[in-house]
Amino acid sequence: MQLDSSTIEPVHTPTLKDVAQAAGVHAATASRALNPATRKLVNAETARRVQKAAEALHYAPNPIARSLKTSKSGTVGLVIPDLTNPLFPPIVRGIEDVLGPAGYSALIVNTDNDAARERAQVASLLSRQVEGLIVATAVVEDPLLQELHRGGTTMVLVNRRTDDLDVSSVLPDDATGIELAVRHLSELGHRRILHLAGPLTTSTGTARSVGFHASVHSHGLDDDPALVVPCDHWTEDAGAAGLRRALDAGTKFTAIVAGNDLIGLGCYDVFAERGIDCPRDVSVVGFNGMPFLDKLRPPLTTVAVPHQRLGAEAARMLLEAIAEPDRPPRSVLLPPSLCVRGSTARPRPIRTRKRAAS
Amino acid sequence: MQLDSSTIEPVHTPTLKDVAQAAGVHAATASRALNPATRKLVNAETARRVQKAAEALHYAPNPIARSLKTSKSGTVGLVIPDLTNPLFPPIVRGIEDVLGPAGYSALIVNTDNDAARERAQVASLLSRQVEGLIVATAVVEDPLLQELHRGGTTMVLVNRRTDDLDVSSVLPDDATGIELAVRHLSELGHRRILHLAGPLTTSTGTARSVGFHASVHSHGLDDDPALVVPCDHWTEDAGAAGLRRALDAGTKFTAIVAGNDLIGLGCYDVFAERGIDCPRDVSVVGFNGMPFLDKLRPPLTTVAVPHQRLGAEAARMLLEAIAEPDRPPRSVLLPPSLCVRGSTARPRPIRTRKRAAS
DNA sequence: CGGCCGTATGCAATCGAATGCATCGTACTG
DNA sequence: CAGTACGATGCATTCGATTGCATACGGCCG
Repeated sequence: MQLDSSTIEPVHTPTLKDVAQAAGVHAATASRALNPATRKLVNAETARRVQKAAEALHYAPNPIARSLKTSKSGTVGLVIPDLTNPLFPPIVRGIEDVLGPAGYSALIVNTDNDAARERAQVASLLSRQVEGLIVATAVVEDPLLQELHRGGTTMVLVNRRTDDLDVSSVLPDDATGIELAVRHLSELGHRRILHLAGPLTTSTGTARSVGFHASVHSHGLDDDPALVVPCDHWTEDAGAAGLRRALDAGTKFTAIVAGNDLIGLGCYDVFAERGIDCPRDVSVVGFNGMPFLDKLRPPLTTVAVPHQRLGAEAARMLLEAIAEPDRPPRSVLLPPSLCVRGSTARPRPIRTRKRAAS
Repeated sequence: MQLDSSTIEPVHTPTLKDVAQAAGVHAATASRALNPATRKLVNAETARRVQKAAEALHYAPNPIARSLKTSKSGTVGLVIPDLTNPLFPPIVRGIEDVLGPAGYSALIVNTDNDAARERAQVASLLSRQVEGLIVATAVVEDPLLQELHRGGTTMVLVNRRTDDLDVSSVLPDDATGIELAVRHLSELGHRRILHLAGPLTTSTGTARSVGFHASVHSHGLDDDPALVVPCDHWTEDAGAAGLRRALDAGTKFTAIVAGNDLIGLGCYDVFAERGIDCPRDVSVVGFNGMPFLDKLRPPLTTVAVPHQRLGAEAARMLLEAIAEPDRPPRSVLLPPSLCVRGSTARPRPIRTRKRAAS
């Protein structure tokens, strides 16, 4: 328990020069000895000595100095709409799990779906010398991404893509996911299914919409234009508003395929409002598989997307693109899976009468 | 629509020297002109000229070069257990909302509650020259934090604190929150309340536990040691396990105060398992106010904590500490509020018989 | 009219690591 | 044995911005 008597001096972090001095060599030699890529340039014995010295001094290279010289910052930018949307944390986790071991870190910005804010945030990332961007905010028509691409920014789109831009992307297989949902409902006996589509300004919105049409067709279900209602945002409120619109217009249906889970949750609010019993009166399927859906009233059937893998894959692709800038862009679709819970059931037989009446 | 005929050269990002040249001054002068703190050293007219030039060239200072010289990285580290825990995204949002406008960015790491991983992650943050740390993983006995503190690392604890360490912190007022919960249940008529405490290795776990005792006392409720069951983790599984233990031990109670929402959710699983009707048989109160609790079956009554404000406040304090390292540490408690929903109700009259019988 | 002062600016070193080039010594080859 | 080639290491510059110090110039006072 005796006090440490070492002098209290500011713990001068050791620099490469200190290591070199300790090992009795020049800083340049130390640098080469420590860098696996250049290690073969120095005598094995010397290299060992330098490494020993580095270890003894607890030397850690200053990434800032290194960045300045190599113009590689070891950071990538992560552009998401809003971290508090439960969709994104798993994606971020997946990204960080890949980036970390590779020696990279992620700088995260939230755009709040505001184009101006997004522009400013991206500018700030770029000024911080990120080596690439992972973008989760792409919209179908995205001038910002076009500019960045022209400017040569390395990037990968995740979760959503943009039209007319030859950039790598990692997306859920929306068409397959919707097909899973529609088939499930069709097998339960539903024939009139309402699709509360996400914003058609996003690729996921359109892809799921298109997938919905295709599936409705292939299963021979009622194909009524009134059965597709686009929502303005991927939110509960927008979902609720969309459903109210459909109900108020008198559209008849026995099941809902929601553009995503939040839109599906919005339906729950309307059910409560209007005394609709789910799944007795109406079935609902969500999309994404966000957490705690199994605790809902009723537990929400959903199309589960492997978000963490989405993020991990995007990070891997970005690292590839950084390492080999000339590699052609690549797009991968990750398969979703249907997760059946309590919000879907057979339609009430009564409904068949209504169809005759309409 | 004519093509831009400018030569296609790699967009050489303009440097300070370029700006200086354009303005006909030396780089040093340009630097001073652009920096508000040193601007008064240069002729107003010259300064204007430099600023014009900078703007014309779209000059943006290279933060890496600046960091190297000033040894300020403009980044802070954010140490959290797991971003996919819904508790943390709002905190992170709050932090970033404060950091961004101040010109700082956050580097986020996930520790998965693994001490070794945490150590490695923190080391990586430090090697990246973060100027400070916001730590959400503190435990009561935390050697890592003690080391860091001794080493002079600037930091702020958020959500949890650690014992015997004079470091700033921003916490929810756990005692008040628990008091809100207990009072609510007491007013409904509950007399035997089970507390499923979080891990007592965390300050929140103990603070809520202590608060629980105090409140039970002050309301004159049954104070049975069997009515406090600590859970190993802040998770659904641990909560479920804790409740099963209490049930299996034959402990009688009509209400549960869960250490947090996830522990509360774990109770729902056990209710389903054992055919317990909430709130008819047992009431539950959660803690934190995570999203979508209102969609549960039944909607979970909870003590809502202003997490985004927690994060924002922590970020503000960290920036202060960075700016004035000698400022004494400060701790703030943010008041939670009770959010009453469907998981709490009057106890069944039958219960009163049981009390007589016990 | 000379010295001094303050203002405005330039010069050069610095932060720490990476790297092209020069240098030195040794060993091998013809 | 001379010449060369190569392995190992040192030297010096570079990345871009910041900053202490030196310098130049103009005006003012004694």
